[in-house]
Amino acid sequence: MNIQNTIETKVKEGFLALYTVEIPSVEFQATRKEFEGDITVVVFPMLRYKKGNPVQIGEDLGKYLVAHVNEITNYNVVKGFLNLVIEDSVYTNFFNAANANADFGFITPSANEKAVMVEYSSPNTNKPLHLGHVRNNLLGYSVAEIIKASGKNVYKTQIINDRGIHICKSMLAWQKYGNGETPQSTGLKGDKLVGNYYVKFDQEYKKEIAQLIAEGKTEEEAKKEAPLLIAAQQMLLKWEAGDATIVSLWETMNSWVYSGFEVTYKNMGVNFDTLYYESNTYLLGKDVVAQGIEKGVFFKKEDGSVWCDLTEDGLDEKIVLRSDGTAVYMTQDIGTAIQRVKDFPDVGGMVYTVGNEQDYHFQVLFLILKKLGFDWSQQLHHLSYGMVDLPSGKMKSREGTVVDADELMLEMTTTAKTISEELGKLEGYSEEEKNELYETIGLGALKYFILKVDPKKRILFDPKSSVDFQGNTGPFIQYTYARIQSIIKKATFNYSKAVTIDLHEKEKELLKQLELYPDTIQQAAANYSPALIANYTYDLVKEFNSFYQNVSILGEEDQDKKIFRVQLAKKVADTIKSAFSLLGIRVPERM
RNA sequence: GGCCCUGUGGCGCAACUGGAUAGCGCAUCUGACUACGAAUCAGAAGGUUACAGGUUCGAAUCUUGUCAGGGUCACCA
Repeated sequence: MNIQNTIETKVKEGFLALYTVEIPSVEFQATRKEFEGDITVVVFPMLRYKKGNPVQIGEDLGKYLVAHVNEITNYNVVKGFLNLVIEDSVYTNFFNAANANADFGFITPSANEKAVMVEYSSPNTNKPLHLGHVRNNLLGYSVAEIIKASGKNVYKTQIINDRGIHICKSMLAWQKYGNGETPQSTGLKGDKLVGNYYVKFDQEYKKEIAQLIAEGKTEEEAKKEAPLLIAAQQMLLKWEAGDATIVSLWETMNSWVYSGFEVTYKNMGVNFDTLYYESNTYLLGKDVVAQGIEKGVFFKKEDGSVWCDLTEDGLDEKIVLRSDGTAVYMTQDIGTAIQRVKDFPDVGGMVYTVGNEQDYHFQVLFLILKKLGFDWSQQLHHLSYGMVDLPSGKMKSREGTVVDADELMLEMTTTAKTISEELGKLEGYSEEEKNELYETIGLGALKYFILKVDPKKRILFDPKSSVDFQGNTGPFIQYTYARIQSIIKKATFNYSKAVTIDLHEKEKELLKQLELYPDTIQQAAANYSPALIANYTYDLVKEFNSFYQNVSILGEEDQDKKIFRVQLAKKVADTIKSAFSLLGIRVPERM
């Protein structure tokens, strides 16, 4: 039983004893640093149950608690805040328990716990990944790891958008202008090569439009009638009909893209447990729609199209099947969700990592699934995140105004290298070790930069003013980790025994921060927010650095204190490593 | 226009979900390496939380309205 629960029970008990009034709950907060004390009971909410002067009530409760709870050694009241001083042993006991637990903060899922499927990335296979995908991937991966740590089984997945008119555009352009180029013949990454043809299509298409307009067509007519577009549409029809040469071309070009993506994912450090391809799922959902009509969830219009009436829920009518009987995006998403639960029967909920421009889509999707009566529909969450904008505005693949994911990661690594070489602390490291380190630091900076921001907020990314390596950054936290490793290497005596000591003020503060870790993971999981983990880690590191500056570890003469401090430093390092693993950030032994 | 998201020192972010005098980092100014690693630490300066009402012991947080920025309202995905 932790101290807060003990106090809660005793406060209720004391309240009853003092005023013969029951209170349902007690509100706590950490005592602010300018006051004496460790835990604060907020008196104000109690006034609802017992009118009176909050300061007086605080005094009464304070006396009662000191008398009835051994661990409370003193108290003071400021306005309506009752500050309680907690005995050191409470904190050293906590530490000894936490220190014995290698998975401190993590909860292992129980066998019958429902799993969560986290979808992220889900790129189109006609162009390379860019900065927007980077935010998506980092968020999705991290949230998956956090949910896992919070005590649930997780499947990471993505739905690969491998078919459709945009894919045909790249294919067509390659056919017409490619001269048989391959990744091997050009030395280009496959996704880059295919992306070039997507751009090429757009350029040629625009020329055709201009030509048609010069011949007297309106812009709208020209856009619809351009031969290239018509050819692409025909190609899509052939693909759907299973035309052998088209399908073969499609397979070839997609395989180029996949091998390119694989490299990018590997560098980014993300992974997936299972994959879904749109070419396999785009026909799903049609039979569900038929069943939905019978259930009265959907209705058919005169032209044969099928709709869902959501006006009673404050939304519009939404189409779920075209008049020609073909599926739309929504149909497919309904079918895919159902398919996933069939494939993985232990899945009890899903998280969709998709940009906020699709907020409405997911609102509708979840509502339809609810109307169809799936119990897991209550456990669906759209992890919606803000766009990443450049100073020049939105990124547009076709116009080449994107920040490429591979290039960005490379730049970050190069910057890390430059800084490291200036500082020159890596004597004895091999080239290979150095390069790995630069990557750890560079990507750490990038990932932390993106993940520390609340997902809902948009990010303005200026490639010119590079990502920081000082202050509230990934490298700052990595540096603290490396520094602790250096201490541990020098601590050549046996420091394994559990000790109980009188705590230095800085030690106590650090222990309080450490104690917050398990709850922070739960909060981050409940809120789908890696930012909470990032901010927690930063606070922990700041607290440690302050401790480090004020208290000598290896120079301490009292043997038990010295042991405790080494253990404490090591536990902080382990927690940094653990928290950063939830963000997908590695941690260096030296830097 | 309807609906949704965002607005916090010059810039980038926090605020334990309604609690104390709104914290932190960049940038600016002062100090600290013959010290366990200065990618660090200690300090100064910088705010009417976009604006105006409301709810209550108490509001950056909830509510109404206004303003600004973004998104979305396809038989596209």
